[in-house]
Amino acid sequence: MKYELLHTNKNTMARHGMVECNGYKYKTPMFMPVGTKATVKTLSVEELYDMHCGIILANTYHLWLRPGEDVIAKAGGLHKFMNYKGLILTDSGGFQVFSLAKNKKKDITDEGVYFKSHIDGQKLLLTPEKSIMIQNKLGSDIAMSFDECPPASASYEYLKNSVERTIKWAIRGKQVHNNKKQALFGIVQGGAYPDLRKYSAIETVKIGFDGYAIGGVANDGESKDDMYKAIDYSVAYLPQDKVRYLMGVGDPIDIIEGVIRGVDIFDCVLPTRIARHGQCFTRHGKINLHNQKFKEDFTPIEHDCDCYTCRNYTKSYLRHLIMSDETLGGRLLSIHNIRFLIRLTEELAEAIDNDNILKYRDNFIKNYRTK
RNA sequence: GCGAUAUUGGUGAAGUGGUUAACACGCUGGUUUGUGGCACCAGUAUGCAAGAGUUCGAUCCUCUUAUAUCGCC
Repeated sequence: MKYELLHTNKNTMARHGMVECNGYKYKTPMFMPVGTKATVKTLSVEELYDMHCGIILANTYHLWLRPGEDVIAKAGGLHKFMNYKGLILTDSGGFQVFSLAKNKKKDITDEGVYFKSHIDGQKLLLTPEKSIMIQNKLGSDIAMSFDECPPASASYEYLKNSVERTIKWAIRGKQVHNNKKQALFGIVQGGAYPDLRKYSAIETVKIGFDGYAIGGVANDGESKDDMYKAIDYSVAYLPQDKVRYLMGVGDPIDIIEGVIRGVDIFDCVLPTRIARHGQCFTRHGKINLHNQKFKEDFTPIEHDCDCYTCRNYTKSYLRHLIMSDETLGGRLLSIHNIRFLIRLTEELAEAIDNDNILKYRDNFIKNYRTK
């Protein structure tokens, strides 16, 4: 994987670049919808192409359990299996350790993580080596190191140990990584603590990866301020010539703030999740199509949006689908929401080229109601 | 025409002679940030068919009326 810097912004860390991977080129900043189980929920790949989606995220933990990495390897790899021709990044399963830990007991050791399968309850062990070997077999374009993703409420002591462990796991994962066509990213942790982020970033860069992710962010009601700090403290120690990926973010304003701080790639479940719950992004803030005021609103979500949904359907009809619990509703809203975020990244690239990203941000926030 | 039984919010319905009428669905808002999710949170009947009576007090007891269902001439 190669990263080429096309333009940097004078007053900020923002950068517009080009990622080249397996003959595929994509301009950054970019937004990556989440397709956990080898599908972006409810959407076909044609719909993804139509919204200029060049990269998606799939999940190692879920595909390991079902259908199993060997099935996907036999199918000829994840791309052939799901018929997607863009880039695919696989998350390592590290986040699942965090989300599984919320309710059930987990057992995190230096070796790896023990937990019970959510499908049949059997006890499983996921290790850094195993995660990477599974990802090698899945054949994604980008594999992620297996990390520990602690909650925002974790103490300094806990985070410190967690950072150490994640670094050791990153080394072990890299040692077994043997898929030449697959890039491998390391992950910076450390919560909102400057010294931990610095240490985590420096040590992870020493190991040497094709790109670097900032993890452990936007969890558990972490404040915006802490999140932005975590990004700043991490990015400061990451190399200019490698891609930076902010994991799990998300919200339009967070994406803008992330880009200003030097982030290139984002992923988030928000556009698809809120879509299935009847909500969508607009330039004036998020709207809820459950709201009665849209009952007889025969205009598109946004008249100047170029997505398939806005070109063809009214809010009244979309509200009807949502109120009737029809799956087409969530699907059409997913199309709009993903396109909304991708278009946002396209505009950010343009704003960087024009050296006016701060003005772009201020203008966006002025129009975007968060309440 | 006579008799029996019923009548609780938008819907299906619990319930008791005594402070705020259960629950579910619906509806109205809100939440959601590397998806174990058609999830979670909140609000939603000053009133129990109408009127009168008994009682310190009635949705719950009595009477009348209305409506509905089922029987019988």
